[in-house]
Amino acid sequence: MADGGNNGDGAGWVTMGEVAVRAGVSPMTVSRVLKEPDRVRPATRERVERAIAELGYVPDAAAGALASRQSRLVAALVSTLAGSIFASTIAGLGAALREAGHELLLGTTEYSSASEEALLRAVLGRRPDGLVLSAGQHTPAARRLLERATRGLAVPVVEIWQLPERPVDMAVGFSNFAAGRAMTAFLADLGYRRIAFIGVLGPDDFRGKRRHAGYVEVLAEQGLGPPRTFGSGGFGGSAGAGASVEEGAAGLAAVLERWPDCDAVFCGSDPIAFGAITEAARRGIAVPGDLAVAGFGDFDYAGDAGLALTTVRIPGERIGRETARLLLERKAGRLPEPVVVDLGFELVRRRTA
Amino acid sequence: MADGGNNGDGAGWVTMGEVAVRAGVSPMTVSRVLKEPDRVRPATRERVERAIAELGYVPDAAAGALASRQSRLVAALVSTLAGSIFASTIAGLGAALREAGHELLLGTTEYSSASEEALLRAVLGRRPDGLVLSAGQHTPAARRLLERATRGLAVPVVEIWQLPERPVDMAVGFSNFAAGRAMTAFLADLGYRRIAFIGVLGPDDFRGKRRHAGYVEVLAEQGLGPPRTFGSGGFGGSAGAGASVEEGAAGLAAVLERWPDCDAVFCGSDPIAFGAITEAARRGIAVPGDLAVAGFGDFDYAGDAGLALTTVRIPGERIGRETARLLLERKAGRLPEPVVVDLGFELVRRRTA
DNA sequence: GACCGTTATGGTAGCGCTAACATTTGGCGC
DNA sequence: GCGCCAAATGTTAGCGCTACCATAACGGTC
Repeated sequence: MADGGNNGDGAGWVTMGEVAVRAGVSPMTVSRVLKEPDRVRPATRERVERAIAELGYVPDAAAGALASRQSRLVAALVSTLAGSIFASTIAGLGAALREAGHELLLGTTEYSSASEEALLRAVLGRRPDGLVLSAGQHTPAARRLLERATRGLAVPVVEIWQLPERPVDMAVGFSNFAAGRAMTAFLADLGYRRIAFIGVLGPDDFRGKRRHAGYVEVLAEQGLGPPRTFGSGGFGGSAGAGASVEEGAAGLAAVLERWPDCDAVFCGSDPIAFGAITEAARRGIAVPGDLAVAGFGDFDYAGDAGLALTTVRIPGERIGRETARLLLERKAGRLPEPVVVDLGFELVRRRTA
Repeated sequence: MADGGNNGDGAGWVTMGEVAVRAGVSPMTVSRVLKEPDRVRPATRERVERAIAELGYVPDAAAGALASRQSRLVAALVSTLAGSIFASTIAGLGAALREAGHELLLGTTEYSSASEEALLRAVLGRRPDGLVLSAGQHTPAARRLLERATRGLAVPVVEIWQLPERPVDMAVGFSNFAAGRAMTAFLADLGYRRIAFIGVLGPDDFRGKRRHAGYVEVLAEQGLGPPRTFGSGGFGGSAGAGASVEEGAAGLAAVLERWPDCDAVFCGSDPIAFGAITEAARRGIAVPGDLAVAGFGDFDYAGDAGLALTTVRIPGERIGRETARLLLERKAGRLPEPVVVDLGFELVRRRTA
């Protein structure tokens, strides 16, 4: 048998071969101790485990991936980490994945759809065992890459934070439309009659538009007059929160100028609601006395000790964990069918409406 | 020449061999087109590029890593993504890395130091070309792994958001001590004399403790009496922001009970300041009229349209980009020495102090 | 003790790529 | 045209691991 690897140069990682030599077994047995311990006799296993510990051996995942044809890597592509919209989902996804021996490869597009293809190529180069997508839109080139990965090859894809009518593969999220409806109906039930909507309704924000559509529908159903919508065309609902706060303040100003009789505002996101509340305070408008404000997302600062914002809570972390579960199930060969999981949402009434 | 790879099964990725066959060159030439295009004659290069495009070839990074012994992966281990403390740093790091053809592998410990070793093992298994660490503390086992990776092997490490006296390798951040001093001195200059501190001073929060130390020192220097510190022992300064807000509210209540004459509060983080301001509002205490409040971090909601919080701004994204630069420089063989980069901070005066 | 069916272990080959060297090609001076 | 040097391309040999199959060891049966 060879010497087990890179002796001498001192700067290399310990290899499985070296562990094998030390334990007096073949590399194959070391591999089995790592992956199927039950198939190795306890005495042998202990010897190998001791060698692993003594040498500080850490298996090379790239080599393992090459040989086994599975990377144990799941790539998540989100528009941004800022604003903590996806942060809990990513955290849940990562934790659940790690428990199952997989790793999370994170890519953020930061709204540059030009770089989306580059990101996707880079990520596909790692041959991920699964793909998690938050964006709805893709460039044609990116779309083609995705197609190839999903159809021709067997890379499972999960779209999150929405329930597309025609999912690429699987989806975990909630109905933004239903959530928009629910909050609007809730405000109406509370007796508010002149409900405005402030949101970001730019071309990228598929989700925000769905929420707005829900708002519009309830207004029509309940005869609450035409929509009073202020929508900027900026970045998606997950835009840098700072920008959203500005928009909320500016949005409320615009709304009050155009419809001074408003008694409630439904904001497309919590940061927007925060900006609106700040602007209201600046103008001496009492919330909820003169004006009710509702948000969307139940972000970190919305709680009772802070804003006390009435909002819609999204089970962000559960979306992450469920996504991981789906991916793992699919990989294990169970769950051959595409699935769409609706995790719902929750109305949280606090003090602003 | 062989057939170039996995013909027939239809479910595999295109390999370099297949591209080579299509372009009528050897695999090596394809490899060169990808990595050193200048060393390939333009005519040949174009042929290869066309073949790549037609086949939708995406190189297998794991195989490349194995052969070249560089993974082009940088692992970042942060305590959490929540609260958006590190979000901008991670975003900047990821963007800068991607521009240089590297990828970001993200690991969050979520405060479970028990799982820290597992995380580190998983991450080291990918043979990262660099390691970015946000935490100060490590378990003994994790520390040993780190040692081995850093010393024996040549994995560069960058510690961020602080300037350790004895860095493991490199560091990019700012002096939390100096920042604590600066804000306290700033409040003193403004005429506040009875300045309290609310923060999380648990065992993990090295950074928060440094800020507090700066506060204490300025108080002593300027004869402002003994520190009026309320410190909970909870999670680190980057804990879930929701929890921090609660702490800020509870903290202010505790401070006012013990030292009713306070005229200013320096909060160890912006979420804490937010909670404190909310609590002040609840009690009818005018900010900054009756009580000045300062935060730390300049988080997304601190701006003028929102809280208008006086705070300390940390160049989060620049920390990320600078970290990437250091890692890449080191990898390129330049920059053989350990470096500590102080990116400083900035006092932002808004309306709460 | 020869037989068998397990169960435990080892040998061989190769995953897709690239470093290092070998070879070919092309351009140019004389 | 020949020789020569550089540039362009090809060949060989693994990187560290795991799938697959072969062999060896074991424990019981008659």
